[in-house]
Amino acid sequence: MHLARSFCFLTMHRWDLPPEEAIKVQNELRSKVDLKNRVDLSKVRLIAASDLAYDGDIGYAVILVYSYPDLRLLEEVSVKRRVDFPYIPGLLAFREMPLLIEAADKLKKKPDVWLIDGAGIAHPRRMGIASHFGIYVDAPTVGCAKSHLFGKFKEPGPKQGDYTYLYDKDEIVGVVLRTKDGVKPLFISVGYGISLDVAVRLILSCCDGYRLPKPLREAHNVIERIKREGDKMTLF
DNA sequence: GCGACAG
DNA sequence: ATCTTGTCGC
Repeated sequence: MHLARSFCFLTMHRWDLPPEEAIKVQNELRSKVDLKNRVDLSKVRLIAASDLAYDGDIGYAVILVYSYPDLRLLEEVSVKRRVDFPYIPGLLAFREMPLLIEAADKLKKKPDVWLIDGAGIAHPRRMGIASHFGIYVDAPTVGCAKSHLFGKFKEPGPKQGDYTYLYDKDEIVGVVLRTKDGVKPLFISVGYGISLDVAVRLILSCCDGYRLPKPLREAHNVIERIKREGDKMTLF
């Protein structure tokens, strides 16, 4: 893991780029997204999810690793670090990935699939944070956004499991998925190394009666607590 | 030119 | 994401 991080820091790119340069990087990374399905749901044993929270320019990130499909918490890592890149629609990875990378580096277990808050290829340049992070860790990722960023769609039916497709022109870039009866849908897209239908089945199998898949739900709860007790943590 | 715009 | 009171509904 440490070797992997050093390797990636040398080969990827810097994160403190001006927006115009960041967009160029995204366009260059576009060809590196693995769209082959590497995930056999019956072989998934470890599933990870992350979430971030902010206190001014201080950011916190947590990664939780769960067993699958029974969804028992197996590992938790968190980091605290100053964040300078602002939130810019389409450039979320440049704000959040340094935190995610640092947290991922502390992980002892190697997740089979990652659930990432935000978009995958349902992005203007097909390079949402889930895809960007997938390239970095070279592991399957699913983009799981709570609201819309990119793509045309029709509202899905009201029942749990109802869905419609997200389109860019004639191309399907994601699914608008009703994960719970009568609540706002989730915007699911392939991040890296997984097919859209497997991603959707995976998400649904993690939403035990709630709108958000359990790992993301609990990552959110944990990061809120960590931020409240942020004094007791050391900066990186 | 006018909206839309993950977290 | 964060700010931030009351309020509608199961």
